[in-house]
Amino acid sequence: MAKSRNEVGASTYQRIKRDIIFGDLAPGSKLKLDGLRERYQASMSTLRETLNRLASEGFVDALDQRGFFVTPVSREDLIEIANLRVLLECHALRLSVASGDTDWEGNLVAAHHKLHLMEQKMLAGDDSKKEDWKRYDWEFHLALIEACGSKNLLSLHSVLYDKYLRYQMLVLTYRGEEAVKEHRKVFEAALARDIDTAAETLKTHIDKGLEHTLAAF
Amino acid sequence: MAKSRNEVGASTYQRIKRDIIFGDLAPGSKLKLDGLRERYQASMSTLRETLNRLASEGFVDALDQRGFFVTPVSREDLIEIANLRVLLECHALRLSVASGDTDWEGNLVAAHHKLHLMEQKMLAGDDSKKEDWKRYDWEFHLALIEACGSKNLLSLHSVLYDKYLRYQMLVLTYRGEEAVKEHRKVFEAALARDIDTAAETLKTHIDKGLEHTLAAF
DNA sequence: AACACAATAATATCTGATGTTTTTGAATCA
DNA sequence: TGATTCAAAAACATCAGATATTATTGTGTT
Repeated sequence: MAKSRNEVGASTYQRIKRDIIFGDLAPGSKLKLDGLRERYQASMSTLRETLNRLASEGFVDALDQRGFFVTPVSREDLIEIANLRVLLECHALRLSVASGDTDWEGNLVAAHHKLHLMEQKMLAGDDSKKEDWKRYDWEFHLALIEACGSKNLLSLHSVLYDKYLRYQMLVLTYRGEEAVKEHRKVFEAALARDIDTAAETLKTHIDKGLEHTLAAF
Repeated sequence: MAKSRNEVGASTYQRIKRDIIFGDLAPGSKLKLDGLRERYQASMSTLRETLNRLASEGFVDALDQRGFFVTPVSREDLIEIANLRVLLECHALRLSVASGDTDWEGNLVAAHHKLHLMEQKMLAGDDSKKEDWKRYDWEFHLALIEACGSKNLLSLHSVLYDKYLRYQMLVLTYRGEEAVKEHRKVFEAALARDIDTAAETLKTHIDKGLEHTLAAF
């Protein structure tokens, strides 16, 4: 009766995390263990392991003897997250552009191309594929910094990206044309190995995103 | 029979983390659940929750269907950790020095004083209180950046500090006189609100520590 | 409206059971 | 000897259920 192969644990983790990021589990809401048991078809043990992991990443708050809550959102937190993303992602981008090889370039071209296609659809009004867009945006930003040479840095960045993404998903509005241009500019500067322009444009990209998200918050 | 109040969970977490940082649980070693059950007097449920948390922080590796291992150490990882610490801690220091108030100053003076006393003992040959020294060093570095205004930044830094500390504990040797001087220089620059000097000295402090640790690795 | 207090619900922990996967160790074969 | 195979043993991931403790809720009283 007991499924193994870490199926339950891994999938529960991913689904809960996804539901938090996409707002299906509202910020601040209580995560009752019995409720989660039904919703995710997992046992209490597995759920508590998952929630502990998410708590340590900062997506869930664990209050002593009062259980688990989806981490609340706030303007200050959003600002902190965006600033940290600028700090880490720009730093990683500089390292990556400085030492990326041919494979890195190829992967980056592919990622930007796919993102660009998706952005055209979004601009044309197809708002249905938020989840796909998220994936392409993520893959592009990852491709930019992937050659930074620091697994630890990539891992920290990944968590920050997801936290930032939750705020973007909360406000629901797409920034559009402007963001597309910024993506292209970072992309071209990175390919041209123009480190300063790439890093500055990336900073602008994140800062503008922050403004946009803050305005709608 | 079942203790509650989150006593078991919290204490188990702290003890295992401490044992990893201080090398009582060797890098790469297997964390057998039955063994841990005896050693830490906790049930499998609690242990798995704890290990998941530590895995997500990077102190433990969770291998699918093969259990938990103390995260291995490597030169590359040490270098990455040190570089990230420089990036985050110097950034935080700049923010903190720029906006620290009187309480911040007072706390910093106290932290440096206590650290200095402990350093004198260490220099005099009393090598027995590594754990105390660790606490005072931590409190000093925390006091420096505590006014940075970003909880997220402080939280990321705390994990990095502990990871870096494990490497320091592994090589067992104290850098001595030189580190004491660097501490004092950062301290004085911070109090004088000389942001650039403070940040540069802190960078030197961490870089020198890295060299020292790498040499003995 | 504020308070006390019992009833209810939820949590943290532990034990023990089950099916799977990994590891071990011995026997076999090249 | 060294490599291979395969069954036994060990360890893991998951689940269900029990207990003690703590939080929440609702009701009645002042």
